[in-house]
Amino acid sequence: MRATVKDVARRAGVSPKTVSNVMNGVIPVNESTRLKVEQAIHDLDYVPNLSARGLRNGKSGVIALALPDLATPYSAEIAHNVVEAAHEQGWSVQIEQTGSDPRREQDLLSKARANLIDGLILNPVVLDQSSVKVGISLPPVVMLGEVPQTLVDRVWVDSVAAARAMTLALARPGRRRIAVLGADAGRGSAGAILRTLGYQAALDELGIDRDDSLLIRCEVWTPRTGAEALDSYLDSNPLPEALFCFTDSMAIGALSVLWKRGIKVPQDIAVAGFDDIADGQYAVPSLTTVSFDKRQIAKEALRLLTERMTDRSVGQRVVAVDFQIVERDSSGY
Amino acid sequence: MRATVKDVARRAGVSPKTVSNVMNGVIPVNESTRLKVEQAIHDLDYVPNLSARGLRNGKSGVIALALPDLATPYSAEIAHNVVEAAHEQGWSVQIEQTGSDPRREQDLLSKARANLIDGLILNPVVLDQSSVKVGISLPPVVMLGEVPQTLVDRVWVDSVAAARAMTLALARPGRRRIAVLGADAGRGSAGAILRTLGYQAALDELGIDRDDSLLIRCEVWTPRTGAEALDSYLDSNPLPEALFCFTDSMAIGALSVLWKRGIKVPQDIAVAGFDDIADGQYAVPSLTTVSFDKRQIAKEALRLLTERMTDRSVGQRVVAVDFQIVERDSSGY
DNA sequence: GTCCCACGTTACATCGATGTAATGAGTGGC
DNA sequence: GCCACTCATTACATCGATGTAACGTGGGAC
Repeated sequence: MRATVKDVARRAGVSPKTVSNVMNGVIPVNESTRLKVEQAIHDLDYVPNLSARGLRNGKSGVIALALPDLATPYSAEIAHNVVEAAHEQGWSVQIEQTGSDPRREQDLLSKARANLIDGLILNPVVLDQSSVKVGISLPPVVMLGEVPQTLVDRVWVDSVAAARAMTLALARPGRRRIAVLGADAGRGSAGAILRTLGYQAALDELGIDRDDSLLIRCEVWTPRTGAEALDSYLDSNPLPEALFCFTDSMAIGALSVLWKRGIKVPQDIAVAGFDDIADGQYAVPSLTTVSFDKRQIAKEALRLLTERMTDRSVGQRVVAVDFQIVERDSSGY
Repeated sequence: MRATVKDVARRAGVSPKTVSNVMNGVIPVNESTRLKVEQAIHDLDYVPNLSARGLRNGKSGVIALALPDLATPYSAEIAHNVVEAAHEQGWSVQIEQTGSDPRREQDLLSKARANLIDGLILNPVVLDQSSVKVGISLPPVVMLGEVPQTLVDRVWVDSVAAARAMTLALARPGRRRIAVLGADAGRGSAGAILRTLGYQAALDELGIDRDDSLLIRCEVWTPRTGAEALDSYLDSNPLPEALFCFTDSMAIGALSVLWKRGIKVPQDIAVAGFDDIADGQYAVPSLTTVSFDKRQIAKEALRLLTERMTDRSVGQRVVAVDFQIVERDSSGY
């Protein structure tokens, strides 16, 4: 049977509350009694029951991280950094996959309300803001990414600026026919729309006419879907001079297709991605990409969460994380 | 303020326990009172407090999944499948990263004992079996992978057989100088040792002399470390005919190095991996690998965990998951 | 020597849900 | 019409940790 505060108290010859005081350290305890208690804790191999503590304190020490799909490198890297950063602050992280199933988000929110979760970091896919009504009884929520939300705290990378910068970089050696892979196919994905805006802004600056036939639409951003979209595009369209993929994952799929078709990267076409996932560095050829500090994203998200826990009344806060263009072989001259 | 059973009970004109009975459904409740209670629950937007329930029941509905590093594709895919499978059974998953820090495993175990966790799925790296003493007061534990453990339930892929099969496949077209990447560098990694055993068994069957200079040692199994190990190996050794990487991650690093050196895969050297991570399919060239069903691993692990929760007395159980050799372009003729 | 105060410690109530044992209402048998 | 008996429902105690307020004990001031 597990030891409880009572057992420890009995063994140390004090009251349960004193044991609690020793553990939490806010209420001063005499040195000699503290030692007795610590000895007893050690002897009995006592570990406090977190459910009981959670019930009493109204805090569980657990936050939830909701991602579309853990198996994708981007989500995985975010998860890695959030778990890491959370651990440093003494939080545990519960992971949920929302996938494309809206019921998942519901489950999540009710669990959040059920007090097992002190806060929620949410990386929505196509968040029709409907699903998350930041109600009164919800714990603090921080969103990651580009979300058309004016209520919840948010950490993001300025996609418009990043896409613009990448497009300019791809155009620098005189390339003019720059295609994008991952354009919105009607679902209204915020990410797709913003990146396209940045791309078009760059074209405008460069005096290049927009050409909608260079927008390769692709709903889901995975290597497979990216590869398929590019493959069928190339069946009926001439080869562009450059290809700006809206994620590294799609870029990896694209590289695979190009290689299979015998098209040389970067000689025949320059390729770039977005996200700077670890594998991009080891792609063949190594992938030019938009990079940003995922650890910083994680830290900022946690900071916002923590702050919101102590003060729920402040207005929406939005943190933008810097990006930079990393040029590797796939866009070389 | 959050509604509690009491509030619901008051509003429905019944006792708290009846509300509880309605929710849990084990004790029969009259249809008419059930309706009243359900109405009240809905009206008050009541959500049960999981901490309280956890305290009372001694179960939290949360299991922990401990992985070395979430950012690696292999871990990420395992995590994806475990979270998915757990969700189907109504569990939530708390993720912990053990990294190489043994204190992490300690933290983990004490949290497990602290009752916030009903069970633990552990994917150890170099588990010196010391750290996990499956003590009396620990919740059920299931280990993933090749672990020299005779106490804990385990789900694994037969690495020896898989490595043997892959080596045979690489040798089929008459290749004899087959190198491995990821051999143990002295840390005693169980995975490295077992895969090497399988490789050597195949060589023996084929009548190929073992050649230790074909064992490329590499402690950490990432693209970077794999690439570095191979790169420096090639500086001072002739090119083998085939390269069997002990993980797909290392293989991706290896492909990158080979490409940079202008060595053609598979014409100059065949390359194979292990794990069948999603990106391997889109590697350039696509990666031959040892594949196994990660969803099955997740399901088996959960099954063992669940069974062990109801009956803690059965002996160690070990579940082997089938593998198969998937030949793609990187080992083509 | 009396009074007061500060400090450490204690008893008790509390967080919310649920198992236990007792209560009450209703049914059927004789 | 009485008893036995089922079935739904209730009051109460309980899980373990901790906040609250009361309590005792010591030292210092007068």
